[in-house]
Amino acid sequence: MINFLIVDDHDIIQNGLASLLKTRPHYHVINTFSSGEEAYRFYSTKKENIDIIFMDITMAGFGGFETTKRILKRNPKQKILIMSMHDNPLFIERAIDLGVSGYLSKNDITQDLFTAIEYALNNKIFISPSLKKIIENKKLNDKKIQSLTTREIQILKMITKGKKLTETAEILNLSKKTIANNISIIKSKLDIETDYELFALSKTNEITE
Amino acid sequence: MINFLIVDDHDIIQNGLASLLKTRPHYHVINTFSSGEEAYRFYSTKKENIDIIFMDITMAGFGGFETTKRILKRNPKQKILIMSMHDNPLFIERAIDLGVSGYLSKNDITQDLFTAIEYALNNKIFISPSLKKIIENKKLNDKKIQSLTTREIQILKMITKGKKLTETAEILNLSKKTIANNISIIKSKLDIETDYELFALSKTNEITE
DNA sequence: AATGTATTGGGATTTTGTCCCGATATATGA
DNA sequence: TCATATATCGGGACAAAATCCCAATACATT
Repeated sequence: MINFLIVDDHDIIQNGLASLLKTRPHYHVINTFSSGEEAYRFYSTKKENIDIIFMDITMAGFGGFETTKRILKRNPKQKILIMSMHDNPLFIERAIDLGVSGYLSKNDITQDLFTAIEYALNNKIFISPSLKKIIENKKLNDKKIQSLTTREIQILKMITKGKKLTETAEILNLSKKTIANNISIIKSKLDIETDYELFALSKTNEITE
Repeated sequence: MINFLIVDDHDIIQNGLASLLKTRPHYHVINTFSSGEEAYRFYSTKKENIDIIFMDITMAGFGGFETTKRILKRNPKQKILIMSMHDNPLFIERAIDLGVSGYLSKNDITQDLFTAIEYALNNKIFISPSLKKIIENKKLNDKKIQSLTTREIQILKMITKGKKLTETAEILNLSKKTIANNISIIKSKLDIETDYELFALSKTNEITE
């Protein structure tokens, strides 16, 4: 018998996931919650063994990350599978860092669900294949971004926020020349030619703050 | 008694939506399908009255648009509610053009579901509030874009695809000067100052082709 | 024939971008 | 402590791109 909790504030996902799981006779959904608070409260006083927790990220109150963090602090071996609408690499990486057992895109949860559960039960981490590509690409860019100095990153942020070169120079109290030179270097470090590529990269890697 | 069909290739959504609907006693889910083909085949030979069809957009085979088109061709009065992960204004507008009764973002389907059904039954069109804003903004930009001449649009497309000014001039066999002047005019027509804004606008309005 | 709009670019000037180089400052390791 | 590495800041010299104003041509509409 494998026991599940579901934490997701979308009824549709709650119900849908529950009925998917119920198709397997030895799977048992102990409880469903639509907020992290409820889920954590239940978890803290639970009597039963819980094998896997399905967790959404974007919920009101303390969201999926905070809830995950608290649960894992209490029990580092707890298997938690993240489900998210947002195929945002930052979310995925953060979740992995926290120590979750998998990250499922809601887009293809159906295909991945049972595999992810198997992985989790065997102490492996499962990530939806579609998300893996996204992460790989982001990692490549991250490496490039890491070769930027702090000044360069600061300038990159201003530019990709929409600030003009001259404006940026004024704000940072630097010469236009310096800004121009920096931008050139940034582009070459990022293997980028045009402004549009720069904007695109800043989107996916969220250079904004 | 209100009768529903569900067409969505995600089991989770299928199951979840079905159980949400079942919370209302006079609602009845006649059938669920995971492809447009199946759904259309069933619809063509149906005996019962079907009040509302829930339709996903991105499905293998002929997707939600094609299926919707065929069903509405057969019965223009059929109420169809689109559910989509993609809050893409183009999708929404296309769906409305086809004559659907509503467009629900899967993100907030729970809050909107029953309202949307009421609207549909009263021959009104419901669109998730979060999506409405997106559409409004896009319409504004569309108006501005419509003020561009064919040449201007052509140049805009090249630039937002990442082409450099000089490159564009060569491809179109025009002087750099002409391209530069055109870009300036494009920006002023679009009320845009920076490249960054131009980039952002071209994303949301999908100036690419 | 006249008016409107689209298209194309020159002139003049300003802003950005590129590449190379030199001056400081601040580590960091030998 | 001295040497070397890296970061930061900008000038020089051009090249590319953008801005604003204006003029010639073409074509369609009234």
